[in-house]
Amino acid sequence: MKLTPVQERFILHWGEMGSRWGVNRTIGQIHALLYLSEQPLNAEEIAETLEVARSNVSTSLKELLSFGMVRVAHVMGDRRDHFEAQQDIWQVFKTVVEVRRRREIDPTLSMLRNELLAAPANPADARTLAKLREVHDFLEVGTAWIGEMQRLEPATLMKLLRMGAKVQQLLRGADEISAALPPP
Amino acid sequence: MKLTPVQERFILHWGEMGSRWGVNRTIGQIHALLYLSEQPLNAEEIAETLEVARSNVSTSLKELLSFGMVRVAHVMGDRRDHFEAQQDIWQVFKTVVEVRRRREIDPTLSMLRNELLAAPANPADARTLAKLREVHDFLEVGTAWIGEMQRLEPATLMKLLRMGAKVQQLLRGADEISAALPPP
DNA sequence: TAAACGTTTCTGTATTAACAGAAATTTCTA
DNA sequence: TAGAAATTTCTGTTAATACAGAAACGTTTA
Repeated sequence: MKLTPVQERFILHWGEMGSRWGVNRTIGQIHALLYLSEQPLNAEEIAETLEVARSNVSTSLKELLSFGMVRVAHVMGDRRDHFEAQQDIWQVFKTVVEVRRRREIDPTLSMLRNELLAAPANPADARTLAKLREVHDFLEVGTAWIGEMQRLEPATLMKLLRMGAKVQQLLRGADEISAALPPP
Repeated sequence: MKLTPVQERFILHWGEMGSRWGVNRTIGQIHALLYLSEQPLNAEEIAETLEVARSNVSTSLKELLSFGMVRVAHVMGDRRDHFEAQQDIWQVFKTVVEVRRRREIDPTLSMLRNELLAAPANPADARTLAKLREVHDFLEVGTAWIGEMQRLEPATLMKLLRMGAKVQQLLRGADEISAALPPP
C-alpha cells in the first residue's frame, strides 16, 4: 500500500506517541495505518507498508486485538486474516481509558484494599492508613465515574463535550445542591 | 527515617506503578515517601531512607518540582532544602492530568493543526484529512473539557464524584436538552 | 576568602524493552 | 494426508532508559 506524505507523517507521529501512551512504536503505527485505511489490510501488506518485520506485525496485531482496537475481517476469496481498526474515535478513546484503568489504577486499588483490610494494630500506622484510605476512596470513586462515562453513547458524549461551559454550570448547580445536603 | 512495613510496601508499590504512569521508579518512591511523611525531608534523608544514590534523588526531585507535585520548604536553623509533597489528593490528580495532557495530547494536537492548516490540494488526501480533522476536533474538545474540570475546587469535585449516578442523570438530562436543539 | 557543606552534572554500567530474522507450528487445500 | 501457505514463537542483537558513583560547581559562614 502506497502512502501519501500526509498519511506517512500521521502514521510516524502516531507511532512516536505510542510510547507515551504505553504501547510501542510498531503498535502505534499499525493502528494509525488501519485507522486511515479504507479497507481491511492483511499482515503482509502492513509489514510491507510500514517496513517492519512480519513477526513484529503479528505480535502487535495480537495486542491490538486484545485491546479491542482492531478486529479481524475477511475478504472473499482470500484465506488470510485481514484487519480493520475501530473507526469511531470515541470508541477508540473509551478503549484507551479502559486499558489504562486496568494497568494504572486497578493494581493500586487492589493493593490499597489489601493493606486496609489487613489493618494491623500498629498505632504508628494510624496516620499512614488514613492517607491510604484517602487515596483508595479517591480512586474508587474515580473508577466508578469512568465506568459511568463509558456507558454514554458516542453521540451523547460529543454533544456534551461541545456544550462545554453549559455542562460546567450544570455541575456547579449540582455542587450547590450537594452543599445544601448534610455531609456524607 | 525508619519506615513501617505498611509504609515500605506502599512506597515500593508507588515506585513500581511510576513506570506505568510515565515516571521512573525513584520518582515514584520519592513522591510516595514525601506524601506519607509528616514533615518535609531533605535530600539526604530521602536517599538514606530509600537507599538510592544521592544524585538520583537530586534529579528526581528536580523533576517532581517541575511537575509541581513537590515543593521546597525550609526548616529553622537548617540551611538545607527540605521537600514536601502536595498533600491534597485531588491536587495531585490534577497535576498528573496536566502533565499527561502536555505530553500525550498537546504534541498530537499541534501536529494535526499543522497538517490541517497546510492543507495541500492533493485530492487523494481528502478522506485522510477528514479523519485527521475528526481526531483533531475530538482532542480539542476533550482538552477544553479537562481544563474546565481542573478549575473545580477539590471539595466540589469529591462531592460530585460521590454523587455518581445523580450526576449521570444530570448528564442524561443535558443530553435530552441538547437533542432537542438543532445540530451544531 | 577559605573551607565546609550542599547540590548538580557527568560518565560508565546495568537493566529493560523493542525488534529482525529464523525456526517451529498451525491451518488450509487438493 | 501431503504439502503449501500463513501465523506464531523463539533467539540474539540493538537501542533506550535508569541509575550509581565521581567529579565539578555553588553557597554559606567564620
